[in-house]
Amino acid sequence: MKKRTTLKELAKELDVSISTVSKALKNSPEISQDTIDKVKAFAKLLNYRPNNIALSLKNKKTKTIGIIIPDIVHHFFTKVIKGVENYANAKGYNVIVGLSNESFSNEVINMEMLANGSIDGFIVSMSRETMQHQDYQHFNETLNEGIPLVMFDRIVNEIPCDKVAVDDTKGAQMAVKTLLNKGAKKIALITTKDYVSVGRLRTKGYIEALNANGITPIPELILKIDDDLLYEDSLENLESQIKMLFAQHHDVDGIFAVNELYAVVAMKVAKSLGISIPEQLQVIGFTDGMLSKHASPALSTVSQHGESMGQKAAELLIQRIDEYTSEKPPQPFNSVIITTDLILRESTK
Amino acid sequence: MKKRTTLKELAKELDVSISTVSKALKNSPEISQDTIDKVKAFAKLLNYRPNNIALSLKNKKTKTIGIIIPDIVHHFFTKVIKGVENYANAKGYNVIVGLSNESFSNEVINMEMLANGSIDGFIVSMSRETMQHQDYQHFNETLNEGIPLVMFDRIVNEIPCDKVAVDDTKGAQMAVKTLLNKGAKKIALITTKDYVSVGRLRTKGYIEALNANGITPIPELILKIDDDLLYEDSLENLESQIKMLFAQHHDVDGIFAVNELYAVVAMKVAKSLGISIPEQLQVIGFTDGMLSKHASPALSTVSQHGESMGQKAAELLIQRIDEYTSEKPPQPFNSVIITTDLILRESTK
DNA sequence: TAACACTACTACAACGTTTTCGTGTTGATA
DNA sequence: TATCAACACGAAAACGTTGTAGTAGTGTTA
Repeated sequence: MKKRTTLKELAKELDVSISTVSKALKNSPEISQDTIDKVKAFAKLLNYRPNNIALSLKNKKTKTIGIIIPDIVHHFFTKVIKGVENYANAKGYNVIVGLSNESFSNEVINMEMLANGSIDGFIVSMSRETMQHQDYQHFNETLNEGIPLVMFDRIVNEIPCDKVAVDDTKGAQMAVKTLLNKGAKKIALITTKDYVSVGRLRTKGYIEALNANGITPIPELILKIDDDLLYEDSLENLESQIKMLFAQHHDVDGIFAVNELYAVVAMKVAKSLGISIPEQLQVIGFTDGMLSKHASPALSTVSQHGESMGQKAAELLIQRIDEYTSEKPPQPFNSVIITTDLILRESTK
Repeated sequence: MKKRTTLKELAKELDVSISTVSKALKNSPEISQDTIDKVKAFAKLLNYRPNNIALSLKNKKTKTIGIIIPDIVHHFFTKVIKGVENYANAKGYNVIVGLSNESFSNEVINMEMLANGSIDGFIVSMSRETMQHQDYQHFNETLNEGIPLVMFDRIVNEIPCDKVAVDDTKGAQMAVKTLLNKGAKKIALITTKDYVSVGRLRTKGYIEALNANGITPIPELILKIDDDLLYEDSLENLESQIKMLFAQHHDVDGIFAVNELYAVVAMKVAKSLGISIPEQLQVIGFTDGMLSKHASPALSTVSQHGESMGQKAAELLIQRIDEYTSEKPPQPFNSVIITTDLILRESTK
């Protein structure tokens, strides 16, 4: 088990000073070509590579960014991470991932663990609990300590930072409008509770699209699901609510769901009730993940371009990091909207 | 934009030495209760928190582990990360994620970026290219530098390190045996090219199960898919191959696929051909992801328990890190097998 | 030959900690 | 009243770098 080679060791072996070694490796004009060659050869031989930690300490920057997300077993977040990684790596940054598991305290703990100098900046999507509590102190503290922060997807106005969001409202509008254009008369909505910002915004889009077409939204057609523990359990609850919806309103001929899982479950229930898709019922979801692509019928959905979001978030963050360290005058915060696309597949006519 | 508070600043303000501050914060008996109280109060006031980087440099450990995976937009790997995170966080470690995108050079670059002292150890699942090239030099170099390494899922004997694997062969055997028990007579296999270790092992299980039941495997029933760019394109290729299979062998009544996507696509093709599942055709996949759960019919599948794998990998790695730093006698390498479970759903009788 | 400019190096501080080894006061003991 | 613990604290080295500020030794110039 070899130890890592250091400048000191190289210096001792070559009988020169540490500074000389350091400079030689950097092709400093102060050092003779002779010594440069010798040092480099020896460094290669011993497989020398500079210690990153020492550099971080000296330069006061770690070339690492932290991304805090509510859940990693989730297609959208995974796409975002990919976008962040790609951009960050290209810029020489590493990415350290923290999972809040939708819990406020985990989010705080994770951020504190990283804010001790381990990272140069954060990219964050809030946990559900944080949205409920509306407690954003940890974000503001982080910002006060001079650590830049970029929020994405689950965003809130109270925090003065760069933001990358999806045009949730417009995306939803477009989906519902498309449903209407394709002949749907009575469109139900499956959404989340209102404290989930994206759910609220998509709900808004649904309502606006209906209003714009002279239709008054019917509260009974709006299912607000409490998605605690959604991804493992509580699907039965969702199913039974959808069943009730169909029972009470046989003439529902369109469904817009704020995520792909809700949409797929809705299709499943409909099929079990003998309702044919898209003939009798058209469905559009949100998020273009595995489920949408491979459901049968394949789901028409609103694509959020998660990878672009991640990329943009990383770009904003690194820009901000550069600004902080170069003592440039502070720029106003950006709010970037990533536009959605409607992907039509088999669940619509 | 405040700067981070350091011991030096606290010391100056309180008019004591840096050592005193450091010791006071650690409740050293050398320091009077009076000073301890004063220092702590002031530290709290200025929101002092020790600089992790400085600690890392001093302690020669970063409390960070690196996980290198081929792809993050993938349910299984995502589960593994979750398992790693959970265990690692509980032990005070952070997790830094590197994506190889199935590329050899990316894998090498990523590992080199992190091996410069940024992490205490690696958890790795090889890229497809690495498996093809069979070039494991970067792993061996890492090990030689004294950085522990745990491999999972995509494993190879040539590398002397701890390993966490799935009992691919047994899992496949069990799946095929179950298909046979449930009345299937002619079972096809959809697998990967042989250089993908897990594909090869699962294929082995398929063949063994058939042999054990006195059935001679028919090469034509084994589809070896080249999954370059699988997750975005080249699905048509897969579909057409499956179509051809059905065309040439109308009496195929069982399919075992080495991942859930292949299985779901197979079901889709079958349905389009009017083949009813599970009556005429029974299907079992591998990996219990979103697709399996929400396909229709819901897919029977072999669950790999990705989260347990991640947890175990993290456990082995941290154990090894402790061993390295405590100068204990080296323990032999572990090879842990995580047993699979067969989850029966609607795609089998 | 004294002043000067290069050349090719070395010493040292600094980044923020921890920890070992002092050291100056006390108060008690012989 | 010397001696000696005990107490409470400080100085300095170390982790591995980088960069600034020297500094020998050489050769050129006036």
